[in-house]
Amino acid sequence: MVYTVGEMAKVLDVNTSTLRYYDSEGLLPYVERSSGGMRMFSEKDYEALMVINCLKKSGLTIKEIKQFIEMTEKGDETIEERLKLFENRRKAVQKQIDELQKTKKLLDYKCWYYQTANKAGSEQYVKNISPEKIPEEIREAKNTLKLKSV
Amino acid sequence: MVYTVGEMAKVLDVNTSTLRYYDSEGLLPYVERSSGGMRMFSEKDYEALMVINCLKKSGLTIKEIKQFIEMTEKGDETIEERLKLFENRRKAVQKQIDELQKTKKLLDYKCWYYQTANKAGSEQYVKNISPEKIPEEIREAKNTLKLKSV
DNA sequence: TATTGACTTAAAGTTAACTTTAACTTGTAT
DNA sequence: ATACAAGTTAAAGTTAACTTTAAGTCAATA
Repeated sequence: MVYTVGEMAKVLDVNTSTLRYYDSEGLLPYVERSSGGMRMFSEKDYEALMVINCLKKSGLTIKEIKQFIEMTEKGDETIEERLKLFENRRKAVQKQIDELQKTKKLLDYKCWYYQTANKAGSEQYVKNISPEKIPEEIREAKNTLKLKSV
Repeated sequence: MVYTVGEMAKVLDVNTSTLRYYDSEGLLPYVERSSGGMRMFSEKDYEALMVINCLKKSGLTIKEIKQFIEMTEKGDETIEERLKLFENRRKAVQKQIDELQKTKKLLDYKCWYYQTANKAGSEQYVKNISPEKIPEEIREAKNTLKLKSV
């Protein structure tokens, strides 16, 4: 199964120009060309793009991804280096998840805050609530974040 | 307790210019000034910056955060709107977390892949492993992602 | 075979979120 | 009183990751 740039772009839900940009940046060294010069994406290119996307989501820049692609081109001598890269990316993603979970805690608090304000019809009402009347898990979030008046 | 722009920047671990930029974009309407024109950040401004940071991490742009600040300035009539905003942000953050967990699955697979290649000394070895010899949870990740050759 | 939609490259343009610079003022420590 | 670190504004500069444009070529269909 081969894909044109337009077909591949549709599958991945990106702009065709994004794929050409990746190619021009050296991220897609294995994409073949038709006799007329058109890109022909294979199943392997699709899978490479999945990995590129994964590395991007993990926080790597295009340049850093290019360096990874260059490692794969060097073959077995870079296996350990690549292993370390992926282990670091895994750590980085776990960190991102932890950060987002903290962010969510504050959002939980804010949702409770505005739900309560909404029921009472005034923000002042929530601000005046005595701490012991705030639900346990909400109070906890508030304290963790050291919020007093927000 | 009041802070100069430099002190506040240190506490939040950001550049002073970032705080001035936020101010110039209308994100900090409550920051007072000394008689000489210097910004004096209060505890409330610190907490507002925590919320700004939270909204930023949830995926809002500076412009969108400004709109939220404008809502708070309008008072009680915008409580419901603000409640909806925070509920949407909470959903968005949960979505981000889910996405990152998928990303992590692929990284788990890649770590296993390169650990195995590293032990064997060759990538070809891992590519040739028959599916039933791949650990259950790793195989699962691989199939979910429809990877064959990566 | 002619049309037309999808492809090609190179180069310029876009956007958000800062960051830097320049010229000047404030406030604190000796 | 004076030095000087830290503050002020307005405006220009930076960066990454695309996206658009222009001018032309390829390939599938009527």
